[in-house]
Amino acid sequence: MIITVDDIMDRYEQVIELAKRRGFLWNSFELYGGTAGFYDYGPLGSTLKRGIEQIWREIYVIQEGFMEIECPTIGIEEVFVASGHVGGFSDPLCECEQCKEAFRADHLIKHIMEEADGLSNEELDRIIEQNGVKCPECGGNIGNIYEFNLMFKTQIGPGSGRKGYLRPETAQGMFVDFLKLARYYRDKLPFGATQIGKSYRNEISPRQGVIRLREFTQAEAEIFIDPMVKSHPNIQRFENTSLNLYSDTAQEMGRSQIMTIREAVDKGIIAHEFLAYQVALVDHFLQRVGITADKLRFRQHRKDEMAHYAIDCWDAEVLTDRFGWVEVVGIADRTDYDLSAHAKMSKTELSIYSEYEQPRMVEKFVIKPNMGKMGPMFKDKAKVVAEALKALPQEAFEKEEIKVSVDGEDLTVPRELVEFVQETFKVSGENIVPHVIEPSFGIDRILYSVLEHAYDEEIIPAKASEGNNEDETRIVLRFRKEVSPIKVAVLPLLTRKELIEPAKEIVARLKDKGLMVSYDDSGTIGRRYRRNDEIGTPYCITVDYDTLEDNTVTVRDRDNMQQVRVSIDAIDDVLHELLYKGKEFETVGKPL
RNA sequence: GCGCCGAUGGUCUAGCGGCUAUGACUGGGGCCUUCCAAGCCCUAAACCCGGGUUCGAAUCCCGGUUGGCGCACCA
Repeated sequence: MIITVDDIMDRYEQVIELAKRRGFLWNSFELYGGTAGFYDYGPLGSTLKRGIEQIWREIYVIQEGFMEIECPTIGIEEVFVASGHVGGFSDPLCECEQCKEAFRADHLIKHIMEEADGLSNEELDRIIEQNGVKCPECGGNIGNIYEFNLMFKTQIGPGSGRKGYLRPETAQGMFVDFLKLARYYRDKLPFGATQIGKSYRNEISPRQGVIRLREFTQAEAEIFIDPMVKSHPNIQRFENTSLNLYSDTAQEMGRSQIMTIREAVDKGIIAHEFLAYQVALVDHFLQRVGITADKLRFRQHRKDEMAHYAIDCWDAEVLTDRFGWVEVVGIADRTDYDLSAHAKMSKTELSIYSEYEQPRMVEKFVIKPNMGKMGPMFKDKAKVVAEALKALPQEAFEKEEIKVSVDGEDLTVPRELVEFVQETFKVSGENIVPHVIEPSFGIDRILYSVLEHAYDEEIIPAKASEGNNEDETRIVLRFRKEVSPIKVAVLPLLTRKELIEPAKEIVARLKDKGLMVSYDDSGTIGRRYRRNDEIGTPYCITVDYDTLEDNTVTVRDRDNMQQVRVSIDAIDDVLHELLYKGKEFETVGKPL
């Protein structure tokens, strides 16, 4: 029996070990002992991350047309008061002194006070003490209340400057810039904006490596749509796409179902077509960066876990070896919650004028005081009397005499001084507050998932001819070529000047084409192939003595170790077709 | 934040109060080598931090940091 690393390490450990060793991920500040919740992306890690982000941009920014913006990572207090983060993110906690169970203080006194939200910690302490509130678990005494706030607080400017917070999500920037974005998009719904950047949450106890960080990268799109139009013009693109849906009812049954987008919309499982399109788009993105299809599902938020303002919310979840299903993307219909909240806070109308397809004719009861007669009768009061008349309800005009009260004075207006008619108006549109569809991506979690799903160990049987009977393990990161940090390695077969020189020429040529290319002449060729397998380099080019004869090189495929012979003159075209055009490996040259 | 368990070169590891700290792999330099971690020579590299106990601490004790797991938290 062969003992592989599988037997002693779980997949997470193997992946993280490789990631640290090869320069994908490093613990931050390790020189000083490290700090939980922070990771550095090493040379290969940040290249991989950029590749993933680039695909995201291609889909969301270029294809969907949601332009990218960049807002400060520090936000002022008002923004997060409006968003609910200041209130909702700062809960008063207290612990039982006996069993150490932690509770939210305001929850403990719910039965005493209905409205516990607005109370200060001192008041909460006092209420708990006066009412003799005990630990609901073990009956022990409740310790003093402390505040925990998941937002990092900072100060803007010197002294007692303005309060600021590191943003806990990138989304708010798009909401705050809503009017400017609307103008950029020339006041037409739907439109969207995106942002890729760092967000910060001061997690109480971050664990699980890169799955839960204190500083992390989000990619978010905020798509503003007409609340009355939740269809999607391009839905036919995904209609027949089958997704692994774990809906509210499916969760009750404990089993997800494979279903087409069309079916999910028709059966009302996904709230509406526009959201369904976004769910399918997330699926498209995740598979393109290399998430394994059968380790991906979309889980609907249960009614009780959904934010109160959301209509429907789906999480893309990825199956990982150690952590089980991990949420990597959330897709929510947040309705007009965010825009309305910011409108209220800023006292600015955040709406958009939406023109109807057809102008609508609206009937209205209109009061027209005859000012020519009102003037002589009411003199300087004529104007206020007229205003008062206009404010009266329709019934007031059904009587013989019309009574109005102006400045505490009751006046009687003869009927003939007022005309009232049903008039028909043309209304061509109205101000509406758009609804927001928000797909929100945790890039770090996606990157980890990509690493784990790409990780593979292959047993290479021992070669009897060489006398060793030890099987060996080949570790390969089977990245999608598009995301591989290094696209191609150029290797002289032997460390000899006459092979090194042409190899370096090839490196220079490929660099000119903008390819991320590496050069390696240390150790035997087999060792160098394995090194490149381990970091997921899709192709290796080897320069040998035949190269000097006929100007060809071998190209080796990472996944199956096969080789073809290709002319040097064609090498950049061949690589381009292999990497980006999906060309079959066997067709690009003569197999060896 | 609480509880339990761990921490030795880049990685894995030996060590059980008496070292100049073991070994392998990896890395670097060289020799050799005509395609999948071969061989030979040379070389670099570690006891998480701080206190204590002791003649003497990688080893025992305490505190911290950090990693894993469980509880809580995850808007």
